Amino acid sequence: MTDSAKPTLMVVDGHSLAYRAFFALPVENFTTKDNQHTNAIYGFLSMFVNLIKAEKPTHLAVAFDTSRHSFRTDVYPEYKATRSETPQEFRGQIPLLQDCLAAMSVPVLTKEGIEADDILATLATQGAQQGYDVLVVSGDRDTIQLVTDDVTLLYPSVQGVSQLKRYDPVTVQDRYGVRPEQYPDIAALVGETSDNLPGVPKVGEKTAVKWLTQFGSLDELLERAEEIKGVVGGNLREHLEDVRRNRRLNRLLTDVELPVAPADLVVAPIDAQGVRDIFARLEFRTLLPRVFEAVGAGEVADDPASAVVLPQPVELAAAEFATWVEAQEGEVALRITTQGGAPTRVGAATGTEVREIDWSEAAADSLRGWLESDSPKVLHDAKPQVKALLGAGIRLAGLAYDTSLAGWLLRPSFPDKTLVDLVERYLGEKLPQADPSQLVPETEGATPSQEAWFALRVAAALREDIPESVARVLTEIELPTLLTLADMEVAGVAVSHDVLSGFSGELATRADGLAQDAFALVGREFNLGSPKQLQEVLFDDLQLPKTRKTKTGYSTDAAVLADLQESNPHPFLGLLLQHREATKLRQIIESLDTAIRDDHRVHTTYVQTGSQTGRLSSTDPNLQNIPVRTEESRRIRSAFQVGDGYEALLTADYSQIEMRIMAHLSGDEGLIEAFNSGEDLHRFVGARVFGVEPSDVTAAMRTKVKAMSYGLVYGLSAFGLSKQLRIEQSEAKQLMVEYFARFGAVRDYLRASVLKAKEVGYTETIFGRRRPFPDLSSPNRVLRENAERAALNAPIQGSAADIMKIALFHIHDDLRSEGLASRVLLQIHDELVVEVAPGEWDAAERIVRSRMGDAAELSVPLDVQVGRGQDWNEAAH
DNA sequence: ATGTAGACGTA
DNA sequence: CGTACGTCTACATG
Repeated sequence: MTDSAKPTLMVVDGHSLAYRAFFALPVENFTTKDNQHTNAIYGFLSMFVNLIKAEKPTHLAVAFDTSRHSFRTDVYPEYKATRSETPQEFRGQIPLLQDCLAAMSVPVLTKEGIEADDILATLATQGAQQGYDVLVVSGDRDTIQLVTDDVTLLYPSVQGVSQLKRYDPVTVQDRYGVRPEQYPDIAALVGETSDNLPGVPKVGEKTAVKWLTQFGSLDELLERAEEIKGVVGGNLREHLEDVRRNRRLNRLLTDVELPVAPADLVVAPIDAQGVRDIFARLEFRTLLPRVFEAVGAGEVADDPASAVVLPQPVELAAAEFATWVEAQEGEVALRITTQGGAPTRVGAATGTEVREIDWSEAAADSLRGWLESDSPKVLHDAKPQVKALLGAGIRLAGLAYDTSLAGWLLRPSFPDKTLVDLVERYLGEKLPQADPSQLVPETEGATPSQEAWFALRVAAALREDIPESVARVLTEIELPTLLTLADMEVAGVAVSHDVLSGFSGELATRADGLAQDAFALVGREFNLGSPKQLQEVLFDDLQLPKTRKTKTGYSTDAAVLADLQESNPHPFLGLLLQHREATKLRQIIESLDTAIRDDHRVHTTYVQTGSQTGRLSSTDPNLQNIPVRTEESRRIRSAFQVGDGYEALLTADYSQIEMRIMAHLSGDEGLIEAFNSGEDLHRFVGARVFGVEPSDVTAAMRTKVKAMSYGLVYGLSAFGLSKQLRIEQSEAKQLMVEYFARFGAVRDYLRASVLKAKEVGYTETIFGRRRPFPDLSSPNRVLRENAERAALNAPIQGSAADIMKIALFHIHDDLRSEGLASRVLLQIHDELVVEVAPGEWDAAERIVRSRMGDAAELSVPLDVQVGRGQDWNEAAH
C-alpha cells in the first residue's frame, strides 16, 4: 500500500524489542566462550535484518531508553515502579547491541529523561509531515496512538519476536474498535499493570470502547461520568483522577528536541570490517551473511577498490628478472607462489612496477645471489615461501618486513591474517581474487607480483600505525624467529613408528577390556565416548547425583567424576576414567603416527601469529601438547628419537620463568631473594608464608604455596584456589592473606599493572610487545573481569615468550655461524629440543646455556636445565 | 560437508 | 570464579 515514490522512514524501539528477544531466546544457546550473553542482541538483530530486507527503508534509526528515570517518573514516581529490576544479563547486552548498530551505520538515538517511544513519536510525526512513509517498530502498545495513514506500526505478536503484526488505521479499528488516536483513552480507563498505572476497577477494553463510542471522547465521558449507572459508574467517579493521570502519562511526546531530522537518517553503507569484528566477538556466524544480504552487496562500504588501477605485470626471462630486482634501490616486495611446498612462480614489485617469472632451475640460479643478499625484501606470510626456497637450496636473507606478522603485532586478537584482509583493513581496497568455485573464473585474481605490490603498500600503511616499540619487536624478535622456525619445520623430528604402534595396540586392547567391564556393570552396551549417552547411564541407570551443569546437560569431565567417586563410590567411575585415559592416549598416538612422513620425521607447523600473548602455537600436528604428566604417557615421548646421523637429543628448559619475570617486574625483594638464594622456590616461599624453617616445609605446605604462586600469574581468586586445592574457601583466603603479607610487592605490581592497562588500553611486555584490552572498561562485569585476568597475565606470559624467542633464534644463528650441524627441532614454550651432531655436544650445550641464560637482563637469574638422551623422554632428566 | 560442544593434552 | 593454545569424538546442522 506504500507509495513507492515516497521515502520510507523506519524507527525502531531498540529497548523493548531487545527485551522481548531476551526472554524469547534460551540463553544457553546464546552465550559466548567468555560467558557473554548474546540472546537479546541476536534476537534483535535477527528481526532487524529481516525487517530491513522486507521493508527496504530509505531512512532508519533505532532509539533506546537511557534509564528508568524519565519525565514520567518525575510526574508520577510510582510509574513502572512495580517492574522488577531489568536483569544485569540484559542491560549488559545493550552497549554491545549499540556497537553492532554503529558498525551497521544505523543511527542510535537516546536522550536523557526521555523514553525511546517518545523519540519514535517525534520522528514519526516529523516524518509524516515531511512526506515519508513511516514505519514504527515497537513492543509498547502506547505507540498505537501514532498510527495514521502515513504511519504504520509493526508490533511483535505473541508468537515471538520474529512475527510482527502490522497496524494501520483500519487494523487498529478492527482490533480495538476505536481510531488509533483514541487508543490511549482506552488504555487510560483500563489501566496498564506493567506500568503500574491502575485504571478503573471492573472496566476492561469492552466497557471502555462502549463508553468512548457513546460519549465521543474521553473528556466528554469524564465530564458526564454521573450518567453512568451501577457499580462501574461509581468506580469511574472514584477514579477520575487516576484516568486523567494515566492519559497524561501515556501521551507520547511528539516534540522532543533531537540532534537529527528524518532526512539525516538516510541509510548509509555499513562498515563491513567493523561488523565482522564485532560479530566475531559475539560469535555470530549465520547472522553475518544475512546482514550483508539485507543491506545489499552494493551498499557495503568496501567497494571503492574496484577503482584502483593495478600495475600490469611484465613477464621477464630469468636473467632479466634478476637484473631488475638487483637494480632496485629501496625495498622490493616479493611473492613466491608454491605448490606442494615447492616454488612455482615469483613476483616482485616496487611502488610502481611489477615483474614476474616462472620458477625454474635457471630462475633459481639467477636469483640466488639477490635472494641470499641483504637487499631488503617485503613479504606477506614469508615462512612458507622461505621453506619453499630452502627446499630449492636457497636461504632467503634481507627479510625486512612481513605484513602478516606486522598486522598480528598491531592487532593480535583479530583473525585477519590474509593479505586480502590486510588490504581491506589498511588500504580500504579489495585485492582481486579468482573465485575458486568456478573452473573458468569470471574475475581474474591478482598475480603474484600484484600481490607483492599490495603487500608493499600494506607494509607502508602498517608502518604508519605501528608504535616504535612494537616495530622493534617485529624486526628484532619476530623476523629472526621466522627464519629459525622455517628451519625447524623443515628439519622435523624423528619419531619411531614401531614404538608408537606397539603402544597403540596395548592401549586398544586395554580400552576394549575396560569397556566390556563397564558394560557388564551397567547391564547394556553404549558409547562411552558420548557425553550424552554417558549422562543417561550415570544419572538415570546408576542414579548418581547430578553434577555441574553445562550448556547441554551435566558435566562428566574428569574433575567431577573424581568428585563423584569420592561422594558416591562406584566401580563404573574408575573404569570410565581409565577408559578415557587409554583412548585419549591412543588417539594422540594415532594422530602422531599418521603425521610421520617418508623421512621418518614429523614436521609440525608453528603458527607465529597463533596467540594473543606472543607465544607460538603448533599445528598439524600440535607438538606442544605431547603428554608428559604420567609415567605411562611418557612412553609417547620416548618415540621422539635422535635422528640418523645425529648423536643425541638435548633438552633445555627455563625453570619457573614466569615467576622470575614476576619477581623482576614487581621488584618484590622476598621473591628476588628466593631466586638468588638457590633454595627451591616453593620451599623458600612456603617457609616465609608459614613462618617455619625451609627444612620444615611439609609437602602439603609446598603444594599450597606452589598452587598459589602459579595461580597468581593467572589472576586466581580465593574461590579458584580453594577448588584447586580442595580446601575451604576461608582457608584459601587466609593463605592469600599470609602470602601477600610476605610478598606484598607482587600484589601491588599486579594491581598497578591492570590499572595502567585500563588507562592506556593495552598491556606491554618487557620488550614492548603490546596487547590491546578494550574490555577493561566494559560496563559488563563478566567481560571486564575476564579482561582483567587476561591483562594481568599478558605481560608475564608475553615476556616469557619474548625471552624464549630471543634465545631460540640466537641459538639457531650461533649453531650455523659456528658451522655446526646440530639444530633446534622443537619449541614448547619454555623448552627447546636440539638434535646434536656427533662431537658437537659441548659446543651445543655451551651455546644453549649461554643464549638462554643471557636472553634477558632481569633482576633474577634465568635458570636453565639441560638434559641429554637418545629420546625425548630420556633427555628430559 | 561443516560447525559446535565437551573433553583433555601441553606450558 | 585461572592464562595461553590445538585436536579429538559425537552430534547437530546443511
